[in-house]
Amino acid sequence: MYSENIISSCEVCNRCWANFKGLSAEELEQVNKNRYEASFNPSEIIIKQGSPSSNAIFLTSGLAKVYMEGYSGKNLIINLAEHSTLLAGPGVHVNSRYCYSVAAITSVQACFISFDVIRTIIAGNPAFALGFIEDLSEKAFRMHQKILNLTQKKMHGRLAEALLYFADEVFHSDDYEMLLTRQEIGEMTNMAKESVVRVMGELENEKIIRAMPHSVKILDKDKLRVISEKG
Amino acid sequence: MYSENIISSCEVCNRCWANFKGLSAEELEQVNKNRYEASFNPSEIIIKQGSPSSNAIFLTSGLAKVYMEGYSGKNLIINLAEHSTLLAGPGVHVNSRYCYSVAAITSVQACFISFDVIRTIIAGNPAFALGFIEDLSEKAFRMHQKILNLTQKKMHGRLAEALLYFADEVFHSDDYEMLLTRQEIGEMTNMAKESVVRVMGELENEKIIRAMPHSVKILDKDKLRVISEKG
DNA sequence: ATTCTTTCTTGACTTATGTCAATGCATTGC
DNA sequence: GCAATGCATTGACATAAGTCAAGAAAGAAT
Repeated sequence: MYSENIISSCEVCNRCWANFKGLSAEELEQVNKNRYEASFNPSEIIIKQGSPSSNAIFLTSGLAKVYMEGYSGKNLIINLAEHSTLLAGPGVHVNSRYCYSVAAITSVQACFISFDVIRTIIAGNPAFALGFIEDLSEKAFRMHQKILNLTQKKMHGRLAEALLYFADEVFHSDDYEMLLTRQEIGEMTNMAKESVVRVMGELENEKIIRAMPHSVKILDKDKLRVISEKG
Repeated sequence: MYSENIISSCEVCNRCWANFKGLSAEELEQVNKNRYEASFNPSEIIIKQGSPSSNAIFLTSGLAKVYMEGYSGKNLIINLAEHSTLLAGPGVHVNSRYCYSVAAITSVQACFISFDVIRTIIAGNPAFALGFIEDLSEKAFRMHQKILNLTQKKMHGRLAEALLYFADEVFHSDDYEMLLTRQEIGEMTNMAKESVVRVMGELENEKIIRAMPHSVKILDKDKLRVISEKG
Protein backbone atom coordinates (compact mmCIF):
# COMPACT_ATOMS: atom_id res chain seq x y z
CA MET A 1 0.00 0.00 0.00
CA TYR A 2 2.88 2.39 0.63
CA SER A 3 4.72 3.85 -2.32
CA GLU A 4 6.82 6.83 -3.33
CA ASN A 5 4.89 9.76 -4.71
CA ILE A 6 4.31 9.24 -8.41
CA ILE A 7 3.04 12.67 -9.25
CA SER A 8 6.03 14.95 -9.05
CA SER A 9 4.19 18.03 -7.90
CA CYS A 10 0.71 19.51 -7.42
CA GLU A 11 1.61 22.13 -9.96
CA VAL A 12 1.62 19.65 -12.82
CA CYS A 13 -1.26 17.51 -11.57
CA ASN A 14 -4.55 17.77 -13.42
CA ARG A 15 -6.37 15.10 -11.47
CA CYS A 16 -6.80 17.01 -8.27
CA TRP A 17 -9.53 19.28 -6.93
CA ALA A 18 -10.74 22.15 -9.11
CA ASN A 19 -10.66 24.33 -6.03
CA PHE A 20 -6.85 24.05 -5.87
CA LYS A 21 -6.55 25.83 -9.21
CA GLY A 22 -6.92 29.28 -7.70
CA LEU A 23 -4.15 28.87 -5.13
CA SER A 24 -1.02 30.97 -5.16
CA ALA A 25 2.32 29.29 -5.88
CA GLU A 26 3.24 29.37 -2.18
CA GLU A 27 -0.07 27.89 -1.10
CA LEU A 28 0.23 25.15 -3.68
CA GLU A 29 3.76 24.43 -2.55
CA GLN A 30 2.50 24.13 1.00
CA VAL A 31 -0.02 21.54 -0.17
CA ASN A 32 2.62 19.76 -2.20
CA LYS A 33 4.97 19.45 0.74
CA ASN A 34 2.29 17.98 2.98
CA ARG A 35 0.88 15.25 0.82
CA TYR A 36 1.61 11.64 0.21
CA GLU A 37 0.33 9.12 -2.26
CA ALA A 38 -0.81 5.57 -1.74
CA SER A 39 -2.23 2.85 -3.93
CA PHE A 40 -5.05 0.47 -3.17
CA ASN A 41 -6.14 -2.81 -4.67
CA PRO A 42 -9.76 -3.53 -5.51
CA SER A 43 -11.92 -3.89 -2.38
CA GLU A 44 -9.33 -2.33 -0.10
CA ILE A 45 -10.60 0.33 2.27
CA ILE A 46 -9.35 3.87 1.71
CA ILE A 47 -11.41 5.61 4.36
CA LYS A 48 -13.02 3.87 7.31
CA GLN A 49 -16.17 5.38 8.74
CA GLY A 50 -15.72 6.49 12.35
CA SER A 51 -11.95 6.80 12.24
CA PRO A 52 -10.33 10.19 12.96
CA SER A 53 -10.39 12.41 9.90
CA SER A 54 -6.96 13.93 9.64
CA ASN A 55 -6.65 13.95 5.85
CA ALA A 56 -8.50 15.11 2.83
CA ILE A 57 -8.21 12.44 0.17
CA PHE A 58 -8.29 12.74 -3.61
CA LEU A 59 -8.18 9.88 -6.04
CA THR A 60 -5.75 10.41 -8.85
CA SER A 61 -6.83 7.27 -10.70
CA GLY A 62 -9.33 4.48 -10.35
CA LEU A 63 -12.87 4.18 -9.07
CA ALA A 64 -14.11 3.88 -5.49
CA LYS A 65 -17.43 3.50 -3.73
CA VAL A 66 -18.45 5.90 -0.99
CA TYR A 67 -20.78 4.22 1.49
CA MET A 68 -22.20 4.43 4.95
CA GLU A 69 -22.17 1.48 7.26
CA GLY A 70 -25.65 1.36 8.68
CA TYR A 71 -27.55 -0.81 11.11
CA SER A 72 -26.80 -4.53 11.45
CA GLY A 73 -24.15 -4.55 8.78
CA LYS A 74 -26.29 -3.09 6.04
CA ASN A 75 -24.45 -0.61 3.84
CA LEU A 76 -25.73 2.29 1.80
CA ILE A 77 -23.61 3.34 -1.16
CA ILE A 78 -23.86 7.12 -1.52
CA ASN A 79 -21.99 7.51 -4.79
CA LEU A 80 -19.00 6.43 -6.81
CA ALA A 81 -15.91 8.61 -6.77
CA GLU A 82 -13.25 9.26 -9.36
CA HIS A 83 -10.43 11.77 -9.60
CA SER A 84 -11.02 15.47 -8.91
CA THR A 85 -13.32 14.68 -5.99
CA LEU A 86 -12.64 15.71 -2.43
CA LEU A 87 -13.23 12.77 -0.12
CA ALA A 88 -13.56 13.61 3.54
CA GLY A 89 -17.16 14.19 4.44
CA PRO A 90 -18.99 16.59 6.70
CA GLY A 91 -17.86 14.72 9.80
CA VAL A 92 -14.51 16.49 9.54
CA HIS A 93 -16.02 19.73 10.79
CA VAL A 94 -18.45 18.15 13.22
CA ASN A 95 -16.65 15.53 15.26
CA SER A 96 -13.39 15.07 13.35
CA ARG A 97 -14.37 11.62 12.17
CA TYR A 98 -15.14 10.31 8.75
CA CYS A 99 -18.87 9.76 8.51
CA TYR A 100 -18.59 7.39 5.58
CA SER A 101 -16.26 4.69 4.33
CA VAL A 102 -14.59 4.61 0.94
CA ALA A 103 -13.41 1.40 -0.71
CA ALA A 104 -11.55 0.85 -3.96
CA ILE A 105 -13.50 -0.82 -6.77
CA THR A 106 -10.70 -0.85 -9.34
CA SER A 107 -7.04 -0.28 -8.53
CA VAL A 108 -6.82 3.16 -7.04
CA GLN A 109 -4.11 5.75 -6.65
CA ALA A 110 -4.88 8.30 -3.94
CA CYS A 111 -3.37 11.50 -2.62
CA PHE A 112 -3.59 12.34 1.09
CA ILE A 113 -3.42 15.95 2.19
CA SER A 114 -3.43 16.94 5.83
CA PHE A 115 -6.48 18.86 6.91
CA ASP A 116 -4.32 21.26 8.89
CA VAL A 117 -3.01 22.57 5.61
CA ILE A 118 -6.50 22.82 4.13
CA ARG A 119 -7.69 24.74 7.16
CA THR A 120 -4.77 27.13 6.99
CA ILE A 121 -5.54 27.90 3.37
CA ILE A 122 -9.24 28.35 4.10
CA ALA A 123 -8.30 30.93 6.72
CA GLY A 124 -6.00 32.82 4.39
CA ASN A 125 -7.74 32.60 1.04
CA PRO A 126 -11.41 33.69 0.83
CA ALA A 127 -11.88 32.39 -2.70
CA PHE A 128 -10.68 28.97 -1.59
CA ALA A 129 -13.02 29.11 1.39
CA LEU A 130 -15.91 29.90 -0.91
CA GLY A 131 -14.93 27.05 -3.19
CA PHE A 132 -14.93 24.80 -0.19
CA ILE A 133 -18.39 26.02 0.76
CA GLU A 134 -19.61 25.38 -2.76
CA ASP A 135 -18.24 21.86 -2.67
CA LEU A 136 -19.93 21.11 0.64
CA SER A 137 -23.15 22.64 -0.62
CA GLU A 138 -23.22 20.62 -3.77
CA LYS A 139 -22.71 17.42 -1.85
CA ALA A 140 -25.44 18.36 0.61
CA PHE A 141 -27.68 19.20 -2.32
CA ARG A 142 -27.15 15.76 -3.78
CA MET A 143 -27.96 14.20 -0.44
CA HIS A 144 -31.24 16.07 -0.44
CA GLN A 145 -32.05 14.65 -3.85
CA LYS A 146 -30.99 11.21 -2.78
CA ILE A 147 -33.18 11.17 0.28
CA LEU A 148 -36.20 11.94 -1.89
CA ASN A 149 -35.22 9.29 -4.40
CA LEU A 150 -34.76 6.61 -1.81
CA THR A 151 -37.88 7.37 0.18
CA GLN A 152 -40.41 8.31 -2.47
CA LYS A 153 -39.63 6.14 -5.47
CA LYS A 154 -40.38 2.51 -5.99
CA MET A 155 -37.75 -0.03 -6.93
CA HIS A 156 -38.03 0.45 -10.68
CA GLY A 157 -37.50 4.19 -10.37
CA ARG A 158 -34.56 3.84 -8.03
CA LEU A 159 -32.84 1.25 -10.19
CA ALA A 160 -33.45 3.25 -13.37
CA GLU A 161 -31.92 6.25 -11.68
CA ALA A 162 -28.83 4.28 -10.71
CA LEU A 163 -28.39 2.94 -14.24
CA LEU A 164 -28.63 6.48 -15.62
CA TYR A 165 -26.17 7.68 -13.00
CA PHE A 166 -23.63 5.12 -14.15
CA ALA A 167 -24.13 6.04 -17.80
CA ASP A 168 -24.12 9.81 -17.42
CA GLU A 169 -21.87 10.53 -14.50
CA VAL A 170 -19.49 7.61 -14.08
CA PHE A 171 -18.81 5.72 -17.28
CA HIS A 172 -19.95 8.39 -19.76
CA SER A 173 -21.44 5.85 -22.11
CA ASP A 174 -24.76 4.06 -22.53
CA ASP A 175 -22.95 0.79 -22.88
CA TYR A 176 -20.72 0.17 -19.90
CA GLU A 177 -18.95 -2.48 -17.97
CA MET A 178 -20.81 -3.01 -14.73
CA LEU A 179 -18.16 -2.88 -12.02
CA LEU A 180 -20.59 -3.30 -9.15
CA THR A 181 -22.11 -6.58 -8.05
CA ARG A 182 -25.88 -6.98 -7.82
CA GLN A 183 -25.42 -6.77 -4.08
CA GLU A 184 -23.73 -3.39 -4.42
CA ILE A 185 -26.33 -2.06 -6.84
CA GLY A 186 -28.80 -3.03 -4.15
CA GLU A 187 -26.83 -1.13 -1.51
CA MET A 188 -27.01 1.89 -3.75
CA THR A 189 -30.75 1.71 -4.41
CA ASN A 190 -31.83 0.25 -1.08
CA MET A 191 -32.98 -3.00 -2.60
CA ALA A 192 -32.30 -6.65 -1.85
CA LYS A 193 -29.91 -8.17 -4.38
CA GLU A 194 -32.65 -10.57 -5.50
CA SER A 195 -34.88 -7.61 -6.24
CA VAL A 196 -32.14 -6.02 -8.32
CA VAL A 197 -31.97 -9.18 -10.42
CA ARG A 198 -35.73 -9.35 -10.82
CA VAL A 199 -36.23 -5.70 -11.76
CA MET A 200 -33.29 -5.77 -14.16
CA GLY A 201 -34.88 -8.81 -15.75
CA GLU A 202 -38.10 -6.90 -16.18
CA LEU A 203 -36.33 -3.92 -17.73
CA GLU A 204 -34.65 -6.33 -20.09
CA ASN A 205 -37.95 -7.98 -21.04
CA GLU A 206 -39.33 -4.59 -21.92
CA LYS A 207 -36.28 -4.01 -24.13
CA ILE A 208 -35.21 -0.96 -22.16
CA ILE A 209 -31.79 -2.32 -21.26
CA ARG A 210 -29.60 -5.23 -22.13
CA ALA A 211 -28.19 -6.61 -18.89
CA MET A 212 -25.37 -9.08 -18.57
CA PRO A 213 -23.83 -9.86 -15.20
CA HIS A 214 -20.87 -7.64 -16.01
CA SER A 215 -22.18 -5.12 -18.49
CA VAL A 216 -25.20 -2.98 -19.11
CA LYS A 217 -26.38 -1.43 -22.33
CA ILE A 218 -29.14 1.14 -22.29
CA LEU A 219 -31.40 0.55 -25.27
CA ASP A 220 -34.19 3.04 -24.63
CA LYS A 221 -32.87 5.91 -22.60
CA ASP A 222 -36.04 8.00 -22.84
CA LYS A 223 -38.14 5.23 -21.37
CA LEU A 224 -35.55 4.69 -18.67
CA ARG A 225 -35.72 8.39 -17.80
CA VAL A 226 -39.48 8.25 -17.57
CA ILE A 227 -39.28 5.29 -15.21
CA SER A 228 -36.68 7.08 -13.15
CA GLU A 229 -38.77 10.23 -12.86
CA LYS A 230 -42.18 8.70 -12.33
CA GLY A 231 -40.82 6.54 -9.54
CA MET B 1 -46.98 39.88 6.94
CA TYR B 2 -45.06 43.15 6.74
CA SER B 3 -44.14 44.93 9.95
CA GLU B 4 -41.61 47.35 11.34
CA ASN B 5 -38.54 45.74 12.78
CA ILE B 6 -39.23 44.77 16.36
CA ILE B 7 -35.70 43.97 17.36
CA SER B 8 -33.92 47.29 17.59
CA SER B 9 -30.51 46.02 16.53
CA CYS B 10 -28.49 42.89 15.92
CA GLU B 11 -26.21 43.93 18.73
CA VAL B 12 -28.87 43.33 21.37
CA CYS B 13 -30.44 40.28 19.71
CA ASN B 14 -29.79 36.92 21.35
CA ARG B 15 -32.01 34.88 19.07
CA CYS B 16 -29.84 35.01 16.02
CA TRP B 17 -27.10 32.79 14.66
CA ALA B 18 -24.23 31.85 16.98
CA ASN B 19 -21.87 32.52 14.09
CA PHE B 20 -22.74 36.23 14.20
CA LYS B 21 -21.25 36.51 17.69
CA GLY B 22 -17.71 36.81 16.43
CA LEU B 23 -18.35 39.69 14.06
CA SER B 24 -16.75 43.09 14.48
CA ALA B 25 -18.98 46.07 15.30
CA GLU B 26 -18.80 47.28 11.71
CA GLU B 27 -19.66 43.90 10.26
CA LEU B 28 -22.58 43.55 12.60
CA GLU B 29 -23.79 47.02 11.70
CA GLN B 30 -23.62 46.04 8.05
CA VAL B 31 -25.86 43.08 8.79
CA ASN B 32 -28.16 45.23 10.85
CA LYS B 33 -28.64 47.74 8.08
CA ASN B 34 -29.53 45.07 5.56
CA ARG B 35 -32.15 43.09 7.37
CA TYR B 36 -35.88 43.24 7.77
CA GLU B 37 -38.32 41.37 9.92
CA ALA B 38 -41.60 39.76 9.02
CA SER B 39 -44.22 37.77 10.88
CA PHE B 40 -46.06 34.72 9.72
CA ASN B 41 -49.23 33.01 10.87
CA PRO B 42 -49.42 29.26 11.36
CA SER B 43 -49.24 27.36 8.07
CA GLU B 44 -47.93 30.35 6.11
CA ILE B 45 -44.94 29.68 3.89
CA ILE B 46 -41.70 31.39 4.82
CA ILE B 47 -39.48 29.84 2.17
CA LYS B 48 -40.73 28.25 -1.00
CA GLN B 49 -38.65 25.50 -2.54
CA GLY B 50 -37.41 26.42 -6.01
CA SER B 51 -37.68 30.17 -5.60
CA PRO B 52 -34.54 32.31 -5.91
CA SER B 53 -32.54 32.32 -2.70
CA SER B 54 -31.63 35.92 -2.07
CA ASN B 55 -31.90 35.92 1.72
CA ALA B 56 -30.68 34.01 4.69
CA ILE B 57 -33.55 33.67 7.13
CA PHE B 58 -33.51 33.31 10.91
CA LEU B 59 -36.52 32.79 13.10
CA THR B 60 -36.56 35.03 16.14
CA SER B 61 -39.62 33.35 17.63
CA GLY B 62 -41.96 30.48 16.87
CA LEU B 63 -41.60 27.07 15.31
CA ALA B 64 -41.48 26.10 11.65
CA LYS B 65 -41.20 22.93 9.62
CA VAL B 66 -38.48 22.50 7.01
CA TYR B 67 -39.61 20.17 4.26
CA MET B 68 -38.93 19.09 0.73
CA GLU B 69 -41.68 18.86 -1.81
CA GLY B 70 -41.15 15.55 -3.50
CA TYR B 71 -42.83 13.55 -6.20
CA SER B 72 -46.59 13.78 -6.80
CA GLY B 73 -47.23 16.16 -3.94
CA LYS B 74 -45.61 14.03 -1.27
CA ASN B 75 -43.63 16.02 1.28
CA LEU B 76 -40.71 15.03 3.42
CA ILE B 77 -40.20 17.01 6.60
CA ILE B 78 -36.47 17.30 7.26
CA ASN B 79 -36.61 18.93 10.66
CA LEU B 80 -38.28 21.54 12.82
CA ALA B 81 -36.59 24.93 13.17
CA GLU B 82 -36.58 27.43 16.01
CA HIS B 83 -34.55 30.56 16.64
CA SER B 84 -30.76 30.59 16.19
CA THR B 85 -30.97 28.47 13.07
CA LEU B 86 -29.82 29.57 9.67
CA LEU B 87 -32.45 28.73 7.09
CA ALA B 88 -31.31 28.84 3.50
CA GLY B 89 -30.12 25.45 2.40
CA PRO B 90 -27.32 24.20 0.22
CA GLY B 91 -29.14 25.30 -2.93
CA VAL B 92 -27.91 28.84 -2.31
CA HIS B 93 -24.41 27.92 -3.38
CA VAL B 94 -25.42 25.51 -6.10
CA ASN B 95 -28.14 27.06 -8.23
CA SER B 96 -29.23 30.05 -6.14
CA ARG B 97 -32.57 28.48 -5.32
CA TYR B 98 -33.96 27.23 -2.06
CA CYS B 99 -33.94 23.46 -2.14
CA TYR B 100 -36.55 23.13 0.60
CA SER B 101 -39.65 24.93 1.79
CA VAL B 102 -40.22 26.29 5.28
CA ALA B 103 -43.68 26.82 6.73
CA ALA B 104 -44.73 28.30 10.07
CA ILE B 105 -46.26 25.89 12.56
CA THR B 106 -46.91 28.41 15.31
CA SER B 107 -46.86 32.18 14.84
CA VAL B 108 -43.40 33.05 13.66
CA GLN B 109 -41.25 36.14 13.65
CA ALA B 110 -38.43 35.99 11.13
CA CYS B 111 -35.43 38.06 10.18
CA PHE B 112 -34.31 38.29 6.54
CA ILE B 113 -30.68 39.06 5.76
CA SER B 114 -29.47 39.52 2.22
CA PHE B 115 -27.03 36.88 1.07
CA ASP B 116 -24.85 39.53 -0.54
CA VAL B 117 -23.98 40.75 2.93
CA ILE B 118 -23.31 37.23 4.16
CA ARG B 119 -21.02 36.56 1.22
CA THR B 120 -19.13 39.80 1.79
CA ILE B 121 -18.52 38.85 5.39
CA ILE B 122 -17.44 35.34 4.45
CA ALA B 123 -14.84 36.87 2.13
CA GLY B 124 -13.50 39.23 4.78
CA ASN B 125 -13.69 37.19 7.96
CA PRO B 126 -12.07 33.73 7.98
CA ALA B 127 -13.52 32.80 11.36
CA PHE B 128 -16.99 33.53 10.08
CA ALA B 129 -16.30 31.50 6.94
CA LEU B 130 -15.21 28.60 9.09
CA GLY B 131 -18.35 28.96 11.20
CA PHE B 132 -20.34 28.84 8.02
CA ILE B 133 -18.54 25.70 6.94
CA GLU B 134 -19.23 24.12 10.29
CA ASP B 135 -22.91 24.94 10.02
CA LEU B 136 -23.14 23.45 6.54
CA SER B 137 -21.23 20.40 7.69
CA GLU B 138 -23.45 19.78 10.66
CA LYS B 139 -26.55 19.95 8.51
CA ALA B 140 -25.02 17.61 5.95
CA PHE B 141 -24.05 15.28 8.77
CA ARG B 142 -27.64 15.16 9.98
CA MET B 143 -28.80 14.42 6.47
CA HIS B 144 -26.44 11.46 6.39
CA GLN B 145 -27.97 10.17 9.61
CA LYS B 146 -31.46 10.80 8.35
CA ILE B 147 -30.92 8.89 5.14
CA LEU B 148 -29.85 5.85 7.15
CA ASN B 149 -32.79 6.19 9.48
CA LEU B 150 -35.33 6.46 6.72
CA THR B 151 -33.94 3.67 4.59
CA GLN B 152 -32.81 1.10 7.12
CA LYS B 153 -35.28 1.30 9.99
CA LYS B 154 -38.77 -0.05 10.16
CA MET B 155 -41.74 2.10 11.06
CA HIS B 156 -41.49 1.58 14.81
CA GLY B 157 -37.89 2.69 14.83
CA ARG B 158 -38.50 5.74 12.70
CA LEU B 159 -41.47 6.85 14.76
CA ALA B 160 -39.63 6.30 18.04
CA GLU B 161 -36.80 8.38 16.71
CA ALA B 162 -39.15 11.22 15.80
CA LEU B 163 -40.78 11.15 19.24
CA LEU B 164 -37.36 11.32 20.87
CA TYR B 165 -36.36 14.15 18.55
CA PHE B 166 -39.37 16.17 19.67
CA ALA B 167 -38.64 15.51 23.32
CA ASP B 168 -34.90 16.11 23.26
CA GLU B 169 -34.33 18.69 20.57
CA VAL B 170 -37.54 20.63 20.11
CA PHE B 171 -39.74 20.75 23.18
CA HIS B 172 -37.12 19.83 25.78
CA SER B 173 -39.56 17.78 27.80
CA ASP B 174 -40.82 14.19 27.83
CA ASP B 175 -44.37 15.48 28.03
CA TYR B 176 -45.11 17.83 25.20
CA GLU B 177 -47.87 19.35 23.19
CA MET B 178 -47.86 17.70 19.77
CA LEU B 179 -47.97 20.55 17.30
CA LEU B 180 -47.79 18.34 14.23
CA THR B 181 -50.70 16.45 12.76
CA ARG B 182 -50.50 12.70 12.20
CA GLN B 183 -50.09 13.49 8.54
CA GLU B 184 -47.04 15.64 9.30
CA ILE B 185 -45.51 13.06 11.61
CA GLY B 186 -45.91 10.73 8.67
CA GLU B 187 -44.14 13.15 6.37
CA MET B 188 -41.29 13.23 8.83
CA THR B 189 -40.95 9.47 9.20
CA ASN B 190 -41.98 8.46 5.68
CA MET B 191 -45.11 6.69 6.88
CA ALA B 192 -48.76 6.91 5.88
CA LYS B 193 -50.80 8.85 8.44
CA GLU B 194 -52.81 5.70 9.18
CA SER B 195 -49.60 3.86 9.98
CA VAL B 196 -48.61 6.63 12.37
CA VAL B 197 -51.90 6.16 14.20
CA ARG B 198 -51.50 2.41 14.31
CA VAL B 199 -47.91 2.36 15.51
CA MET B 200 -48.59 5.05 18.10
CA GLY B 201 -51.46 2.91 19.33
CA GLU B 202 -49.11 -0.04 19.68
CA LEU B 203 -46.54 2.01 21.58
CA GLU B 204 -49.34 3.12 23.86
CA ASN B 205 -50.53 -0.44 24.43
CA GLU B 206 -47.03 -1.37 25.46
CA LYS B 207 -47.10 1.53 27.94
CA ILE B 208 -44.11 3.19 26.30
CA ILE B 209 -45.92 6.43 25.54
CA ARG B 210 -49.21 8.09 26.34
CA ALA B 211 -50.54 9.55 23.09
CA MET B 212 -53.42 11.99 22.78
CA PRO B 213 -54.16 13.66 19.46
CA HIS B 214 -52.50 16.86 20.66
CA SER B 215 -50.00 15.72 23.24
CA VAL B 216 -47.46 13.00 23.82
CA LYS B 217 -45.98 11.79 27.07
CA ILE B 218 -43.01 9.49 27.03
CA LEU B 219 -43.44 6.91 29.79
CA ASP B 220 -40.52 4.58 29.15
CA LYS B 221 -37.74 6.48 27.46
CA ASP B 222 -35.22 3.66 27.66
CA LYS B 223 -37.53 1.30 25.84
CA LEU B 224 -38.26 3.99 23.26
CA ARG B 225 -34.53 4.45 22.71
CA VAL B 226 -34.06 0.74 22.21
CA ILE B 227 -36.84 0.68 19.63
CA SER B 228 -35.35 3.69 17.91
CA GLU B 229 -31.90 2.13 17.73
CA LYS B 230 -32.86 -1.40 16.86
CA GLY B 231 -35.07 -0.12 14.06
C1' DA C 1 -9.14 -30.48 -15.27
C1' DT C 2 -10.93 -30.21 -10.46
C1' DT C 3 -12.33 -28.11 -6.64
C1' DC C 4 -13.65 -24.00 -4.18
C1' DT C 5 -15.77 -19.65 -3.78
C1' DT C 6 -18.34 -16.00 -5.12
C1' DT C 7 -21.94 -14.17 -7.56
C1' DC C 8 -26.21 -14.56 -10.14
C1' DT C 9 -30.75 -16.29 -10.78
C1' DT C 10 -35.31 -18.31 -9.81
C1' DG C 11 -39.44 -19.58 -7.36
C1' DA C 12 -42.21 -19.93 -3.16
C1' DC C 13 -43.35 -17.66 0.72
C1' DT C 14 -43.70 -13.97 4.44
C1' DT C 15 -43.96 -9.50 6.06
C1' DA C 16 -44.24 -4.61 6.08
C1' DT C 17 -46.61 -1.01 4.70
C1' DG C 18 -49.76 1.62 1.83
C1' DT C 19 -54.66 2.43 0.17
C1' DC C 20 -59.49 2.86 0.56
C1' DA C 21 -63.70 3.60 2.79
C1' DA C 22 -66.36 4.49 6.64
C1' DT C 23 -66.94 6.68 11.02
C1' DG C 24 -66.17 9.54 14.99
C1' DC C 25 -64.54 13.60 17.17
C1' DA C 26 -63.24 18.27 17.60
C1' DT C 27 -62.94 23.08 16.28
C1' DT C 28 -64.45 27.01 13.67
C1' DG C 29 -67.63 30.14 11.81
C1' DC C 30 -72.20 31.57 11.27
C1' DG D 1 -76.90 25.68 18.52
C1' DC D 2 -75.71 23.75 13.96
C1' DA D 3 -73.52 22.90 9.81
C1' DA D 4 -69.01 22.53 7.82
C1' DT D 5 -64.46 21.33 7.85
C1' DG D 6 -60.38 19.06 9.01
C1' DC D 7 -58.22 15.61 11.56
C1' DA D 8 -58.00 11.01 14.00
C1' DT D 9 -59.19 6.34 14.05
C1' DT D 10 -60.46 1.67 12.57
C1' DG D 11 -60.82 -2.38 9.74
C1' DA D 12 -60.49 -4.81 5.39
C1' DC D 13 -57.74 -5.29 1.70
C1' DA D 14 -53.97 -4.75 -1.87
C1' DT D 15 -49.27 -4.51 -3.04
C1' DA D 16 -44.44 -3.88 -2.70
C1' DA D 17 -40.53 -5.75 -1.35
C1' DG D 18 -37.74 -8.73 1.66
C1' DT D 19 -36.34 -13.55 3.03
C1' DC D 20 -35.20 -18.21 2.35
C1' DA D 21 -33.60 -22.06 -0.08
C1' DA D 22 -31.82 -24.10 -3.95
C1' DG D 23 -29.41 -24.35 -8.01
C1' DA D 24 -26.60 -22.43 -12.09
C1' DA D 25 -22.66 -19.79 -13.78
C1' DA D 26 -18.50 -17.78 -13.66
C1' DG D 27 -13.89 -17.11 -11.86
C1' DA D 28 -9.96 -18.21 -9.00
C1' DA D 29 -6.93 -21.43 -6.94
C1' DT D 30 -4.83 -25.85 -6.77
